[in-house]
Amino acid sequence: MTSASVQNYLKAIYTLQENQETVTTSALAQYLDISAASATNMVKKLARLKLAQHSPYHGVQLTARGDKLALEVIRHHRLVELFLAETLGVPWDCVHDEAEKIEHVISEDLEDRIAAFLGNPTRDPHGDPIPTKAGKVQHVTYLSLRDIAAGQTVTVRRVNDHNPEHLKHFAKLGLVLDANVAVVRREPFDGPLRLRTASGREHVLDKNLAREIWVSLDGQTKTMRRAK
Amino acid sequence: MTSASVQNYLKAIYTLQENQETVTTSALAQYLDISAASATNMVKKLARLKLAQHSPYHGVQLTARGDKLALEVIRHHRLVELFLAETLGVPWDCVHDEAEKIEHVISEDLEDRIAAFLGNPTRDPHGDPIPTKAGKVQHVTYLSLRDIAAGQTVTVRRVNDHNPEHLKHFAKLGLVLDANVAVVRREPFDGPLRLRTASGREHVLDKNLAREIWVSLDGQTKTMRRAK
DNA sequence: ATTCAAATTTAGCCGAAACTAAATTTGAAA
DNA sequence: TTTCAAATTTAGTTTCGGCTAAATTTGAAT
Repeated sequence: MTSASVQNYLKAIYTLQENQETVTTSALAQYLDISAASATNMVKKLARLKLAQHSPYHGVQLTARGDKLALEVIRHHRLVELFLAETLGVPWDCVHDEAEKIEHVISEDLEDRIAAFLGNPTRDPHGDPIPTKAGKVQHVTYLSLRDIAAGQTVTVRRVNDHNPEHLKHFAKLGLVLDANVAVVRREPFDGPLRLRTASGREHVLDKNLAREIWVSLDGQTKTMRRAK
Repeated sequence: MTSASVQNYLKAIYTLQENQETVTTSALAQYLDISAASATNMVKKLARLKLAQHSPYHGVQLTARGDKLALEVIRHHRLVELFLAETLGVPWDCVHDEAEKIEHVISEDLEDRIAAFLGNPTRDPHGDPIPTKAGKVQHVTYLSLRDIAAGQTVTVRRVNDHNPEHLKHFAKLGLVLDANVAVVRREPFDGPLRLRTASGREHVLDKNLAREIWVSLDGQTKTMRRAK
């Protein structure tokens, strides 16, 4: 029905809309690494298809239909990511690019089979929520590791999957999903963080990288036990 | 590197070359359900890419490079078919269409993982050989069920996968891979066949459908045992 | 040898989706 | 209020892979 290109634009607009109400042409162009003119053209096409609303010179917004479609593509993407990681052991930093292509070519039937096979999961390998078939997303907001105070112990809940090199690095440091991490110290003048991971080893992490890692504070049980 | 279109043409030419040395433009056009003009254009492109040799007005032939590439695509296709059938239970008559799309988007790494996961199989769900990574195909010629004499007992070794409706029908009759089938009787004047399948039930099969099923005669052990 | 229908190729067009360069609009600063 | 740089859109091009219609080639039948 809709082309892979249209699907990619919908996904991009959806993603950018999570931060801003309305998405500018240039933001879209930058995100997809295409020219602004191309973005404008496609936005006009999406408007023609009633998948988005275009206010010339001011930005785009997905319509209800566009939103639904974007979520379907995202569901495909995240299910495929998890499937590749779980069944075939495709490494963390590779599943994204692989899924980026496969998401456009699987049938609804195959989607259903993958979801059933995985036990209808709700999170992909990077901790991103997998929308339901009906288009519901379980939104949870975590804290950025960048903002965690020294002394805190946290659990990794989500990792930004946009840069495979970063992902590979995180995996090497043991900063994987559900990992327990202690922020040992924060270097002065808003410097890098010192972390201790499950392995007991200490690592230094740049603050810009820390921004890509989302965590939850470790429960009171643990803190209280330590306090005693 | 090469587009999905180019890959499909290579696959088609390869397949048609199994019957004829050199493939005509119209055979290609008919097989791919496109116009003859489109076929000519692509054939010229393949020649430019050194993937095929074009003798204008007389036909195409794959070069060594074209052959290699075609086999890579076919390997992708058949591995994906088997993977979908084995791990996700995608039915016999659906795997082909699904694989037709996926074959173009999986990386070499994913191909390797799928092959390893399946234990480096040599046959797809329809009995077609899976080319090795090096491009070797294990060619085995079977007998067509259409040519089997009454009284013979045979084993299904390969089933033409080009028509999903036919495949669905075959599955319903129990004419699946490795099934044992007895040709009970052949109706006069080159008519349909009467078969008994594993279930013990008897079925009538049109001779044109029988042509799509390839079998091997059941071993002498069995025949001799019966003879005693 | 000629003819002619069928097969094939050529010529030219279309829609997608990218691009660059030029024109236009916007909105913040003067 | 005017100005002007940045953002956006428009105009026009390109590549890919289809298409139809017209021209050409082939080879079998006369």
